[in-house]
Amino acid sequence: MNVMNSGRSFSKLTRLGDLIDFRNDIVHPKDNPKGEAIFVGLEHVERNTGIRIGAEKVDLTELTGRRARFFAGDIVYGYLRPYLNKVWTAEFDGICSVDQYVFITRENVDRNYIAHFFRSEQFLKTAPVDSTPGQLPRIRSGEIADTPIALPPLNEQRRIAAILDKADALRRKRKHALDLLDNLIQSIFLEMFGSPESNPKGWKQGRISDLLEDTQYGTSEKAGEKGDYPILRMGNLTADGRMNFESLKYIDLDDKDLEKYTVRRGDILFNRTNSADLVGKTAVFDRDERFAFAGYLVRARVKKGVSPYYVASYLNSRHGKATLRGMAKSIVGMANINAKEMQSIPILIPDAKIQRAYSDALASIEALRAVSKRHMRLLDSSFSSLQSRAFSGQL
DNA sequence: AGAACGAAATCGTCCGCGCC
DNA sequence: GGCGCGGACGATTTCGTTCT
Repeated sequence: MNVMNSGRSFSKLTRLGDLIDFRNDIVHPKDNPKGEAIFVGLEHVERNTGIRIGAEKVDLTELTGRRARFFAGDIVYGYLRPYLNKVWTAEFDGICSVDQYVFITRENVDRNYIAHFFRSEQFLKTAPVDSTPGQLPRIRSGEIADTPIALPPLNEQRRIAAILDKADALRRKRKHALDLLDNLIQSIFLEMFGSPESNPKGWKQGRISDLLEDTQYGTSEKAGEKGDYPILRMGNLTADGRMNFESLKYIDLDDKDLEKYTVRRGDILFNRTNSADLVGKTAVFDRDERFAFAGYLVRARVKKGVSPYYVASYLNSRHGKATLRGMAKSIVGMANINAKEMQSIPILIPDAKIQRAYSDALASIEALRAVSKRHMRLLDSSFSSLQSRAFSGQL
């Protein structure tokens, strides 16, 4: 049977269950396991990329619940909420949650090929997800085993997996480059202004209020899917001090409220209510379109000659974050910093000239970053097109 | 209008129960 | 009696409403 009618086609479709085995090696607390193990749970695997973002050393004698054992080279697949796409190839031996299946590939089956298949849209589309009440969708082992998969000869599998690996590696490299640019920005800040604690350059000391002309809370109107203006909410401020414009909602505004509840280029946005870690996220709005902003954000406009980027970078710096954390008032699991408190934060006031130089430096790095970002998006889209061709015999 | 607070949504761990 | 299934529960994050 041919899978595709164009390009190279595979000779047959197989059951996924014929290519892999479930390891099913459970650690039971009641068996009194001894020693230590590395735990890699769902929380330690990044969604979509499958990159391991952590691990935990655990004492097996203190284990209270069941765990699954995995060994280096196994495919560890999070079958709870499969749309999160958490597929990790183990780099070492350890244990994971029982909401992860551990797979071993059989003879003549390339494990990278299988791992890529688990990650592919084809798999997510074909494997039926059971809808247990309570928002806990899972793909069951039987469904996984019955999923059809095209299986070319081993060398073909390797070739396809290698192409996908290469494309994936490019994405990671690009991501790394982006991280380096972020570090660069922080170094430039320190280089130009010196550490805020020791003030080696002897700048004038002041408070944030000295630099601001005006602060304003956003609208508390409820936002919806439709409306005249897109509205910026907490999620549109990233933890590293940027804006993103994803998952926007919309709102209608009276003309008289336009000035009050919308931002313009160069405004600072400050997140006054969030969890203790995220409260105080700050970013500069740098577009020309009109956006409204929500009530848990504070809009701050700087005085003439002040760089909003300097202020935002200061609040986002390690020192700034520590200050914010110290002053946040925590209630019911969330922290607050109101506009007055934010303005009372001490800050150094460097010359306008050097603030401008900082803005300029930042702008040129951001330009580089934008190029990198665009490149990243291209890589992403070519990766997913490669992926879909890979499993339909077109690679 | 601004601040406080409650609720909802999301994610993931852990555990008990009943079935094969 | 082990394991799959289903869900209780806690932590985190976001959003909406109520109070002052």
